[in-house]
Amino acid sequence: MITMREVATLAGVSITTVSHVINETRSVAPETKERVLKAIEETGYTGDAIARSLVTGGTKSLGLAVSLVSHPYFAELIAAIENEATTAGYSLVLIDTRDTAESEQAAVRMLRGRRVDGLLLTPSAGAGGAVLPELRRLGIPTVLVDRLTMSQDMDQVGPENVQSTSQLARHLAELGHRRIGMVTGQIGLATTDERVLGYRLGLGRSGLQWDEDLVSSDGKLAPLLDLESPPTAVVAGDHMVLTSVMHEIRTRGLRIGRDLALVSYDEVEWSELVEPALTTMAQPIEEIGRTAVRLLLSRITDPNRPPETIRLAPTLKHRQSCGCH
Amino acid sequence: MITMREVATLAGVSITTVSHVINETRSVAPETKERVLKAIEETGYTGDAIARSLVTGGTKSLGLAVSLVSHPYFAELIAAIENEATTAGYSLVLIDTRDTAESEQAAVRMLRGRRVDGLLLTPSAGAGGAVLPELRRLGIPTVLVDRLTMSQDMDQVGPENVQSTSQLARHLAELGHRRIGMVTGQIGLATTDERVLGYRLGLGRSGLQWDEDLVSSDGKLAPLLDLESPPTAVVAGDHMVLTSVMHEIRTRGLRIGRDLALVSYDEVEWSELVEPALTTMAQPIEEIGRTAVRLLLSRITDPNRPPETIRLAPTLKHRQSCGCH
DNA sequence: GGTCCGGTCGCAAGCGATTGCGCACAGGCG
DNA sequence: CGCCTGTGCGCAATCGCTTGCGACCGGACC
Repeated sequence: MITMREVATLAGVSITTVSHVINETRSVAPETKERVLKAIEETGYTGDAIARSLVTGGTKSLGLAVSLVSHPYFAELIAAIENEATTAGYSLVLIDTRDTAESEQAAVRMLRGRRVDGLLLTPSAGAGGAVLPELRRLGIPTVLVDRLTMSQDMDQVGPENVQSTSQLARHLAELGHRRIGMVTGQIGLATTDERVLGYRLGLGRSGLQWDEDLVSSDGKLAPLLDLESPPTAVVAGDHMVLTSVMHEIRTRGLRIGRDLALVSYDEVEWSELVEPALTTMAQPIEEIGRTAVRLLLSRITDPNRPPETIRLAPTLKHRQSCGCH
Repeated sequence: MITMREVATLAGVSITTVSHVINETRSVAPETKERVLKAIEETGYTGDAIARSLVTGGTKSLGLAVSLVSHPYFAELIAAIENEATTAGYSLVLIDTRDTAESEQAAVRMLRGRRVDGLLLTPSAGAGGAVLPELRRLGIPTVLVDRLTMSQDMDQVGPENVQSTSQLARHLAELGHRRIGMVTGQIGLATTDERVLGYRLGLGRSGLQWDEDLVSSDGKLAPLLDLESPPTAVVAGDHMVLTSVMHEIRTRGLRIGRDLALVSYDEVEWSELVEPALTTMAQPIEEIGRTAVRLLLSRITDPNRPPETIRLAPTLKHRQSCGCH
């Protein structure tokens, strides 16, 4: 490995000067600077982030602890985060929380050990119990992404779930549906809870009764369809649920939009490739990712800033699966 | 931050002993060990990977430089890689190569600076020119993933493209199609080139002529459809191309499987959700990821092992878009 | 009783960078 | 000609940990 010492020797200066040239942290005579730069060039010196971190305390890296199961949605989110982080000169350490409290704990510990400057986390259902308090106690700059907590004592960025889901439900009601079902995502996640809430809200605003039987929380549509008086319209709680629901519909040979109206949270790349095209609520993923990183960086800079909760509005992609033309 | 020194003080021993207890690198009296362990527990000591790395030389981390645009395919690949790496006690530093030679160069440099123990890379079209030689010269343990190079002087893992694409083309030919087109992925990528080769091979084996006009290399189906005598069947070169092709088909109101037979490389989550269901060639993504990490770890252990090239066979998901029932 | 030896542990030298402090030299001023 | 002020640079401590070397101690053996 090329060290600063070798560069210094080659340039005929001390490592102090080399360091200052590299970091531009004190003025160096133009001619000296030139020599150092040339020496760096010749040796192909890259610097040692490890050694630097040891003394500066910072690592210029962010930990990204997400649940990798979220599939395509996740891919976009990561891409957005990576982009913003790289632009700001930070690198990303990625780790899967596997959506269990223990893995999540381990993941965060590992990230701490790696001395990341900050943490982006999609908290698991059990995070509120162990991980979050620990992070708060240790004062580790953290931003919650996508899934938010009710307590507003941490920075967090995610989609606005209540109003948007309400909007989906109301749209179905306005089309005349009286029995509107919902297939929810994983129970316990803030995201799911909020969307269920939004669904109820939407029903209420439309003057409809909330009927417990019309909500399926295991991600399956079948139970609803098997009801004595099944729903005529359904809201899918997220992307994963949507594919499951679509499969069930296909298996039963139902015609979407006619036999059963369907709207879903989360836009998918195949929304317009199925017949009829899907009406979805598209999350501003890109923006969520960008905002999360910015929030984190600003927290790193100013640890005492009061925590912010940012909700970004999704946009309705109105197509035909709801029964409209 | 809790340091080893604090733990040592609390336990009434030297940091040397604490270190040895933690790493189990020399025998320590049971009673002493007990005290140290307790002190670690009490302080919540996590260790400092940075400091450790500085002295040991290794970082227990792998660099993952991929092109994040590859979307869902990419998500699965990363998940597989992350899983295997974490299991082996390594963490992942993720960075986007943006599929340009310069970004890729920068990404790799940055990873080098971070002192990752090894590198997983999906080489861009221009990688052979700059990045790969540099990596080879510096002797940095590297494994190429997904996109392979012709020269077999580096470890690499990817799908078998030629035979499998040939199989797709032949299947169409066996169904009676005489004019079989192909919409390819990005030209210049090894993956694309190999699949085109496979397509030609398939045609040849089926006694069909290779017709340049029947190959569209800008990812669009339209040019083929606008031909005087358009193809009656089409092979989509990858996942991205597939969605583009599907959109075009949908726009034109063509009936897949009847007006135009369609087969595609890459399995997608919505293969069975469109009508008719898609016949695809599914890559063993999970296995590719796992194998890549294993190969990398073994290279880190033994830098002098001769390079290996591993091709994993994809599996045909035979459905109805090809015209079969 | 002296020597040897196995079992336990601590000292201190790094790893490669950053950075406070201080020295050397030169020019300007009285 | 002495003094002061800048400018340009180097010395050495430090970050938290690993590890070669050696100190110390009690029991076994001759």
